[in-house]
Amino acid sequence: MAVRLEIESAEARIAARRKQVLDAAMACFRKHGFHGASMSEIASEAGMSVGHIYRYFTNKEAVIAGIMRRNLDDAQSSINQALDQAQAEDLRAALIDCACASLDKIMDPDKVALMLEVRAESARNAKLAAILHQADAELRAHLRSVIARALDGVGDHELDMRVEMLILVMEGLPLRALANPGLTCRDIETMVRKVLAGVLKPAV
Amino acid sequence: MAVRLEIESAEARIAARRKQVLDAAMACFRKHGFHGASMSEIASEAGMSVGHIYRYFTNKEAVIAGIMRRNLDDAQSSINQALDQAQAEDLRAALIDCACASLDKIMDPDKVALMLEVRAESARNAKLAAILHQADAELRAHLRSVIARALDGVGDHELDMRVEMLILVMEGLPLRALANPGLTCRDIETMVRKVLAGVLKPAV
Amino acid sequence: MAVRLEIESAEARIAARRKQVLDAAMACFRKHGFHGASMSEIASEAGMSVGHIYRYFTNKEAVIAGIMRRNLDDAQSSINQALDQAQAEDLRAALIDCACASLDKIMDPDKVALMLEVRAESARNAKLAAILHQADAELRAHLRSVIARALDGVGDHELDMRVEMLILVMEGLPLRALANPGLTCRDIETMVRKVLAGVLKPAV
Amino acid sequence: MAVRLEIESAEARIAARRKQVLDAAMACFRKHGFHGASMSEIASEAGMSVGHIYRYFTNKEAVIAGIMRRNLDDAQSSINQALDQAQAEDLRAALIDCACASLDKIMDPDKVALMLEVRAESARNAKLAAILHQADAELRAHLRSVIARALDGVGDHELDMRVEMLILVMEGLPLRALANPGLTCRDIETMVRKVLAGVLKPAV
DNA sequence: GATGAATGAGGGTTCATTCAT
DNA sequence: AATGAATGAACCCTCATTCAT
Repeated sequence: MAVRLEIESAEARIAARRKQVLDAAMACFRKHGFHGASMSEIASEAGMSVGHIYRYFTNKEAVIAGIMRRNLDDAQSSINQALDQAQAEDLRAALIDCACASLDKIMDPDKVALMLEVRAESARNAKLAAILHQADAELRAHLRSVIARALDGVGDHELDMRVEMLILVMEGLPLRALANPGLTCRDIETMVRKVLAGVLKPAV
Repeated sequence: MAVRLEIESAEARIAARRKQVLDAAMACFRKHGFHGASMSEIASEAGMSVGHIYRYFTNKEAVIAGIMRRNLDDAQSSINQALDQAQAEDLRAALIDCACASLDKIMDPDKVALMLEVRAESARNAKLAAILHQADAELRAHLRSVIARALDGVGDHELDMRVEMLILVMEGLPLRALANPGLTCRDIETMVRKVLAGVLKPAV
Repeated sequence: MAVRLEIESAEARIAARRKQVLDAAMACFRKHGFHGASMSEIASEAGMSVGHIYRYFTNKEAVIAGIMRRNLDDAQSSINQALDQAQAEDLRAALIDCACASLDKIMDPDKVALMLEVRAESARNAKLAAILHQADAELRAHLRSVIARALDGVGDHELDMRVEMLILVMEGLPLRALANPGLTCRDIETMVRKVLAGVLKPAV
Repeated sequence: MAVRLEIESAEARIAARRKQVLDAAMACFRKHGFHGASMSEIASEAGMSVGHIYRYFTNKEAVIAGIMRRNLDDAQSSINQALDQAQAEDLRAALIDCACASLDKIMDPDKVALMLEVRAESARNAKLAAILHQADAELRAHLRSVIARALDGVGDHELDMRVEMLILVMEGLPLRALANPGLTCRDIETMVRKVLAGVLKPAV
């Protein structure tokens, strides 16, 4: 039992250290991008020595991968959380409200920068692409299961398409906000509401 | 006249050299990103010496900016071209067809990678952001003028929103294709047709 | 106490490294000048890697500044030392003797080369000029306080002028030795003695 | 005869071109030093192409050497000119006045920078040192012949020493002005007058 | 005579990574 | 476990020099 506890605490310590590094890396990557942030910058932000990071991550690339996974997981879990709160009665309206409520989080410029970094990197790095694919698949699956309840009688493939459209809009918005600084929050919310109304429209 | 010709050919040579560099840079940036690609890599891809690039571009940043502008201009002009071909009669259907026709171009993985790079970099570099903003504004203006014909009686602001939605979808698609490799071309076209039908729906 | 010792030894190590770099830089600068000497040359002379120098100096300019300050400090302290040894009785003769005794040091071709480098660089670099100005001010102040004792009743401004004259001669000599290789040590000493006799002549 | 003229005009053209380059180089060297000024900068200042400079100077070093020689010659000739104007009656006073009159020229910061550059470079480069030595020898010879008239009955060696002292002061002054920005023009002139009075004092 | 396009070695500097402590 | 000194390859960029025109 003692051994078990030690092992557990050792694992917990490792996990804590990894989290410490990832937190610091996220902050640095947001500020300067994957390539702009240096390992020593991350180390100093994490309050540990440069060399020590290499105990927990083989590479800078591994740190990036770690960030990517966590970033995607965070997005997913925050979506999940929001979705699960949506009450059954008038599920459609609840889903739209929850999408709008999460807009602030989604459009946070820091997060957008990191999201783009992640995508750009994935377009070039197969390992990172795999992570992205998996996280995206999980997100789609969950979204699908939630939406399915609101879209009784909609076919499987059609359901997939609706999910795609929903994600497309939520992911495309930050791109638009970046390219068109004149876009106001009100405009964005209006757009979201309109599109989602279409996406969540029951089968005819 | 001889002088005139010489000047013209000199300018043409400069333009040719710049294009030579930009072509090489584009290839390198696609493969390794803005920061991953080195000037010497670009030089060797362009078939010229490192130092010589600096005759035509003050900076690596200037090369990036050049790529960005050209990339955005290309996108814009290919859109413009497609739009202008859309015939007046049943303009809506023509616009949708033309959007679908340009899907191949838009989804080209190389272009997507570069587009993401552009966006990611713009999120951190004000100079590049300015280029993006201007190109986007021009695109919106043109799109607006074309769509306006198909949407008689739609208010100004509503028109802006429709344009935004249209671009959002066309820009969001590559993101989705990157994240969800299971998405088929047919699916994508179906989605585009459905959303654009909504976006181009006449005012009630 | 252990901590204290560690800190002390850490600081000592840093100081030792800085000295190591400065020694190497001095040798290189003497041979090739501030601009002719490369960081990698300095690194290899110092027996360390290029990158490591940057742990102790932010810049090549910082290395130059370090050399400058040390060079000026050395000159000053060796002057101070000599001056302070001059006994009170017949202070004038003692001062002149001490000036002559330091001639060897002053005329060392290596030091002359470095001194000229320092001056030439200061003529164009405000930061380095500031270092030069401060070191020179300190030197003048000290010289003044010493000479004052030998020149009772000489007015303040006149005292300043005498100090200026004294330094002018001591600094001008190496220039002359450089331009006129026929100048012998004896000649130089004769000149120094004659001029200083004039400079240290009591007020009438 | 025609051939002779052509040759002469060819030589004149070459000389003119060389002067054109040297003028430009002087301006650039003053501004940025020998190493800071680039050949293309010099070329553009000279209003000719980079490659063309190499028709008249084998090297950048050759340009530097050319500048050095001309710089020294200029100094010398301006001194000579001033000296020769000094009238016979009360030659001493005339010499002192003429030294003071040339102070402005001597202390011109641009010239000082170049002079120091020349000296620093000479301390490292034997070829340049040789130029310096010869120019200095000529200067001393001329100065000697002029001063000799004012110092009847002064021994040969003593005459040399006086010349040395005179040059030392005139060359040391700019160094002092550089190191001590508080030094006023009046102070400098006072110093010059006092020292030269001593240097030109007749033999006892 | 004159140009300036072209080269490529070398400049200062940064940074991921290692390893002795 | 933890440090941070140390490395050196690679970065972006400059510039003396050459040569086809």
